[in-house]
Amino acid sequence: MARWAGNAKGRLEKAALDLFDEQGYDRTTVAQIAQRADLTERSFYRWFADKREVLFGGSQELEDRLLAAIDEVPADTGPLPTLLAAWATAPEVIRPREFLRLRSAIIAANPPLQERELIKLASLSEALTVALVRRGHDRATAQLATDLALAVVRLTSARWMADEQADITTLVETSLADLAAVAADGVAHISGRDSSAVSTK
Amino acid sequence: MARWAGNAKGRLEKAALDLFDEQGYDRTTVAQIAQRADLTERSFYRWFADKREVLFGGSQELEDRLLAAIDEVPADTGPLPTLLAAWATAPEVIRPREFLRLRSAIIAANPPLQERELIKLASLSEALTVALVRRGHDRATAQLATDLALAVVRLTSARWMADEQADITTLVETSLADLAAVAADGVAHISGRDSSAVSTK
DNA sequence: CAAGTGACGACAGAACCTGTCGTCAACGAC
DNA sequence: GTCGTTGACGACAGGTTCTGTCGTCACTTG
Repeated sequence: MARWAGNAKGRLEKAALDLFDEQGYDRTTVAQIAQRADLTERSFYRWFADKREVLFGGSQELEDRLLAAIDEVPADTGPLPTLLAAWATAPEVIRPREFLRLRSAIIAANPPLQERELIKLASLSEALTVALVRRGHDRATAQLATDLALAVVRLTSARWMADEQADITTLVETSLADLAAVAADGVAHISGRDSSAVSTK
Repeated sequence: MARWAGNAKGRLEKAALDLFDEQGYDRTTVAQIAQRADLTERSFYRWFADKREVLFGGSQELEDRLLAAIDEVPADTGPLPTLLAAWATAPEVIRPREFLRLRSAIIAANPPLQERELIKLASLSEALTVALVRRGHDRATAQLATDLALAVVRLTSARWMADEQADITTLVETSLADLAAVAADGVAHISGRDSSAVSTK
């Protein structure tokens, strides 16, 4: 075995990604990953909590990056613009594009991996909300701003995938305007409908 | 064994919930659940895809309920009001309150269960979006409306937990107004900031 | 009453994950 | 330089989850 060869975690990550690409996630065993990295199965679990986690090492870095970016936004900025500005500074968190594409394809093909991705996103969402609260916003506003920012990011990403030539800034503005329109429509409907119900209170 | 005793799935659900309550989710094995239900471990997997799924049987019913409720909303209603109106008709999908509280506590204490809950929510979100598209809205608007509706539901639920006396309708209106304010602030910031940037295009 | 169907038990086995312990290299203190 | 400490690793055992397969038994249908 390549004991003491150094960078065990990196070797495991590379071996895992290669094997997932070659034969699929569920057809590769942890034992195979460890073998290709010249380690034992037991050592895999010393570096990763479980088999899925080998694909989600970067999520902590992304969170750190976003939180740092939030700190550099001017203090008088509103919660939603703060989050969107922070997001604009974190384009993919280093990592080669090809790596991200491959990783994304693997995750899309496996429900268990999607589950892990969703909980990572929820964790990130909570961290962003807490960061906004620390900037003086109340909890409800912070959570709403986070939810809206993620909705904008999701829609913008989808539109960018469909048209890679488009200007990101313009796409964000368009998505944001669409979101505001839907929200305004919701409020208009409510305030118009039950002004009587409110008055009975 | 209680072979042919009937309602095997219900017996397994009850046995599982009781055991999770008594000794925690991860300290109860599928073999124990099956034994208490007078069945074998193999039969458990005939009724549930995996150990977690025994806690998420009702999610399909909730989805069906919401989709049916959407169909009964007047056709000229906007996307966000449609979803909120549908949600108002699905108060907990039958099930005794105590059952839901216990289930919720079990899930909150176990990350793997939270993962499953999140993917169920994502699946529900997708179904709602598709339903809106079928009503004539475009995909982007439908997805935004779904995201906003879920944000409103989440915030409203939190506020209702904190004050069970409050009127639900009023809480929804308040949350919706807050959301609109955050969204409007985001748009104002953008349109005010880069009117120059837009003009350069 | 014969054939089909579905729920179930029994058994085997792969893969995931954990606990435990001994070994070996690196590093600092003396 | 030796010695104790620390951390990465191998080796081994074992529990749990989940799947494949097959035979059995009750119910249903013609």
